[in-house]
Amino acid sequence: MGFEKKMGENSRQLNLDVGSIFVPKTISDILTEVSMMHDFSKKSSKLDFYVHSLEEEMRKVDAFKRELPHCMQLLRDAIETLKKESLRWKGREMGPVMEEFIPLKGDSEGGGRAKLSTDFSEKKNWMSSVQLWSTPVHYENQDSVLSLRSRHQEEEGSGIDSQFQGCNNIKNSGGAFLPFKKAPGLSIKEQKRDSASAVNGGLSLSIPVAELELESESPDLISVKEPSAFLRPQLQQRKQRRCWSPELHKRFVDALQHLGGAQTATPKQIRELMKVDGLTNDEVKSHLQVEIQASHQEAAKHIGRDEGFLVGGTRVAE
DNA sequence: TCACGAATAT
DNA sequence: AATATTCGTG
Repeated sequence: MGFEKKMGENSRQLNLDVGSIFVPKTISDILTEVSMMHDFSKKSSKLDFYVHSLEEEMRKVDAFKRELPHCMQLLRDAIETLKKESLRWKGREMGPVMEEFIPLKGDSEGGGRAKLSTDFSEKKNWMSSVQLWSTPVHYENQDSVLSLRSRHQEEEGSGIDSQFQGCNNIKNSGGAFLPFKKAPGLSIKEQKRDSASAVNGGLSLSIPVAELELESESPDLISVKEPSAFLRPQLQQRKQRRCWSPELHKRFVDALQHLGGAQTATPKQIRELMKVDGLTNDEVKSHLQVEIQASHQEAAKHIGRDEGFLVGGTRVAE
């Protein structure tokens, strides 16, 4: 697993996906921002918002905790820091407008310096987009998220991009914490077909029964009509494609979860847990393989792809 | 022989 | 893109 190595000690930033926009922020930025809020009563709710966002990310990353142990740790630390800070402001009344200086944890370290210089221009954008994500994000509503994103991209391309200066990494970071893709095979069409042919307690293995016996007649008889059989007599006919209906896939995922993730689960265990009649180890194995690949890809997104792992986002450590 | 994961084929 | 098959290993 190359991921742990890639994670390395260099990855110190995580993307904070608040709604459809990636906001490059460091924990220090957040603390600074909150320290500048005059309304004390809102400080902790702001912090809670960040905590909530990060917790949501953590839930997503959790699926890859094996590949991204460091990532998890960073998130934990960040959440803890913000929670503590939030606690400090809990219950305080809105006080006189006394600017309070909060010593920032990572402020004295060199790591953040270069970045901070650009942060002020970024802050404006980030402020202007607050409205977008102060409302809960409904991840299932992919369309609106996507259209939001593309609208911004259009604006970017059409010259209003001064507004987006300094946010290039928004573009580049391409979805590190995007909501997971909808599981394949959930189209209405498929659901219809599935429910139509649903048997076996809602599960549909969807293997057409026809043609299963094609080769059954006298294997020793080499027929000219059956050139493929002649050319490769000992190769078995290709199996019917297993159709992984949504229901079937759900069972699969449940089994995976029960077994502790795609990394630890073994095809046989999964098949046994799924308790689906006629499902073979190989089929599960095959399915598991794409699952693992997907999780690797997903995990890879959580690691900075940019050189030096500066993916822009929340600096949660160092 | 079997189960497995990775690579490759369809 | 999704599934099946092959291949090398333990």
